Amino acid sequence: MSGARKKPPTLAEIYETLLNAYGPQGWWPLLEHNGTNPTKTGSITGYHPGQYDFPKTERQRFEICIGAILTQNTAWINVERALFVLEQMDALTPEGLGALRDDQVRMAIRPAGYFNAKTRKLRELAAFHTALNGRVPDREELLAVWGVGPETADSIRLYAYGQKEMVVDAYTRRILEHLKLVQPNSKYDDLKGLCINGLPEDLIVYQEFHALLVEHAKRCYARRPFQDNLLR
DNA sequence: AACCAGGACGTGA
DNA sequence: TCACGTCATGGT
Repeated sequence: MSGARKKPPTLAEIYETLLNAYGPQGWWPLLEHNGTNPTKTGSITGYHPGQYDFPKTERQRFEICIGAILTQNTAWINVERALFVLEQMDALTPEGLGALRDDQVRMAIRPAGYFNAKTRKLRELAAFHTALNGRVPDREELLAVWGVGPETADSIRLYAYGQKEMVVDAYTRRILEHLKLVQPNSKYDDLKGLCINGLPEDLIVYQEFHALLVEHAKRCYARRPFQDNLLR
């Protein structure tokens, strides 16, 4: 029937549908699984689908933390470029990063935009990471770091430290609003709570759910008017 | 050629 | 609390 509109799917149904459509994503993307200087948009070469034992090293853990900062309001392809340069400069560790001058960091992360602010954010993050001394940070202390907001804190917790922390981002909001599962202007914690309540409390589910929403949004929510033939 | 991209912070009501 | 301006490069 034309014009007929199904009831909005539940979060569990969204997860099932997206997983079935796109398969496991394998986040967080890592340079190790990328290899070359990234030039193409939509590159998913950094993913490691089906493998959930990442990060395998402290270096990878810190790379994820840096990526979480650099990707703030920024396309991932440009973050990859910045990460690639940092790697070439051996700056994907707190020590390596600390050995660079501000102007060197600015140049390295230039493709990721906001290079002045993000240089400071990386400094703050590196200091925090070092002070942690291997301990898993809780959410509150991450939020206390300058430059780390709710999404960045949750991303670091979920993907760098393997904690069951639900991540909400602009894509999550856009999709859930479009499906009328939340009102416009909902707060971060409201969206987060909705996702938590609608999904099994499972690390892999949390990691895949967010990654799947990003993949789906890149395909169907890139430009308005949004046309989501998969979920509605 | 606007518009958008896996936000967060500072400011003034 | 909250709306708004700011930060900046690169793709479409």
